[in-house]
Amino acid sequence: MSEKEKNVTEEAAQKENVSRNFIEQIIDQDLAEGVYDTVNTRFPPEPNGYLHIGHAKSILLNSGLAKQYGGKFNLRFDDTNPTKEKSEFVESIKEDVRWLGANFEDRLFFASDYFEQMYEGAVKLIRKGKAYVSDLTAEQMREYRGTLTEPGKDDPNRDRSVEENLRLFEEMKEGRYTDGEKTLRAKIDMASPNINMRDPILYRVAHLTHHNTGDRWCIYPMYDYAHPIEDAIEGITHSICTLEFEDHRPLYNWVVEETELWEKYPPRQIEFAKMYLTNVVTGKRYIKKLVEDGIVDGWDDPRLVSIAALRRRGFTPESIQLFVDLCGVSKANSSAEYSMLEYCIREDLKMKRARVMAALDPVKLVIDNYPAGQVEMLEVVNNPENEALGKREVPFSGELYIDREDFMEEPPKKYFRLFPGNEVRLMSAYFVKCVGYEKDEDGRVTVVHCTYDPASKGGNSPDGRKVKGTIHWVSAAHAVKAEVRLYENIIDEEKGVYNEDGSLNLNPDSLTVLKECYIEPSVKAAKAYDSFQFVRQGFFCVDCKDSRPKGLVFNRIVSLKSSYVLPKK
RNA sequence: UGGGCUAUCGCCAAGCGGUAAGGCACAGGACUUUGACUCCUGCAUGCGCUGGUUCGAAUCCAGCUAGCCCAGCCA
Repeated sequence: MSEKEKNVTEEAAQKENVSRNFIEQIIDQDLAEGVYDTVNTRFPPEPNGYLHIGHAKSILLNSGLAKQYGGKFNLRFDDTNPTKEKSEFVESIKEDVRWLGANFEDRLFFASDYFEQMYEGAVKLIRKGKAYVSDLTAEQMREYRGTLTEPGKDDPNRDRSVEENLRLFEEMKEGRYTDGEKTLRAKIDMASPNINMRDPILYRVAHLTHHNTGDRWCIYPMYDYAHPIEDAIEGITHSICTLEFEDHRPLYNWVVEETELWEKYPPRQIEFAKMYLTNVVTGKRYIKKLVEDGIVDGWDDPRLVSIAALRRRGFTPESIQLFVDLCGVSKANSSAEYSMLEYCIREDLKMKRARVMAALDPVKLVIDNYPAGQVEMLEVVNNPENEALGKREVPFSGELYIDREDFMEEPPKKYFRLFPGNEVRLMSAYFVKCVGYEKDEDGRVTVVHCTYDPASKGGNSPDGRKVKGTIHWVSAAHAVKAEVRLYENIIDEEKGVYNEDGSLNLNPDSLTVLKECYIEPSVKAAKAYDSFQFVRQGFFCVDCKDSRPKGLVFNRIVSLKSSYVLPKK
């Protein structure tokens, strides 16, 4: 067997090993049985808020399935209730879906564009004797519905004639009734153990201006009636939604069958479990309060997990795709740990980004024997694991900044950074040996003095001498001064998300702003969303809101892992 | 006390009657011009519980238990 053939079989074997999730299994079977000959999916958000990481799973699952099976993926706004919807949200949702890489091409739809067909469908139901106009008030409706354990009672208007229903429904549409005065109900079964089947409301009267249809309508379809029709009209094959709609499936199917609005095939609803992240805030009310209280600076504050926040923080679409893939799809309620997301962004960025040096908590390091005024340009590899990223020149001089953590007057055991008498490597530069230090009256170290070994240029000594520590540095005279924001979880993880009174358990130290950081000059021209690895520290991204060419602001996306913990002072 | 769904490692998750994949996390070790990365190693005699069927059960059956969802003119 040739090397190539071997690779091919190995690849095939690997593919077989990748198990299919339960939705793929259903689709495979549908395709095999000829129920469908393609796979069309959709992401159907109501434009009433911003998308968050939980939505990413649905978006990527739906678009991924269509792509995988060679079908179409639609973005459709489920805008059937004007009280909650705004154009502002359709714009942000479009942007987020695009950014995630879910390709809906030109298939951007609105449920409200189908209002006419939905209306006709309702007329058809009335004619078939499957729907009737009800005079019940909301309160009466509740009473007639029964409870979880008791069956409901028939609506007094349940047996109205087709003619009367037709006339009344027409009048509803014409605006002859006030909000709540009349509804159109499906005639199914008031005794059904499934409450959704107890003559659900199909249409309500609401004199409201719709973001898309304006004042054209004063009756609006309910989700349970509208959604199956939307799917049918668009030729959706697999209508994927979350678990709480499982009980609605019989009604979904009822509407599909009774309205007969599908062309090639009736859509099929499949439910999966939402994905949650542990110790994260997604509730609209809570985020609104955080914004109002000034604890976060908006819906895209990097400590939040809205798509906009993740983007601003420096997460990539690829990292979120990876996360979704890693989490899998099932019907078991679950909550992923944040460490999984962190793994994904590190994994995505580690090969793609330049690794540069930055002193976030700077302390001056003076090389006593370095020729005064001399500056050397050192050639440094951008990413040792990815040669394609090339090289850059970094200025080196006798006056540098290093991170405060990299020097200790009295080091504990196993500390192999700088301390009096110890020699370390300045990454990509020289070996330096600590010969002294200065402190201010508060006992705070102000300057570390070293001597360097000119023979160790590049970071190795020709005599084979080894050092245990390698630290990063920036040339004081050349460094770019920047602000760096460090983030921790906004929730106090020890205590969980909520207090007993329902308020959020906030971590008071979720944001640390470092105003005076020094970064090597190669980042000088960095633009919004550009990201880097700051060597030995983490991945950082230029803030899209607050960064300026003359005043760069970086967000820490994620720290690097570390198996060394600095002892507490 | 109605109906629907779920239960496999700390967290996700395969498994579909033939003797518990994988990833994250974690812990050791090797390597190291990032205490990173990478690479090794370890990590469920056990699949919510109890019975049953079977040569054989996480998988089938019965009965329990626990959790989630449903009584909007929200989606």
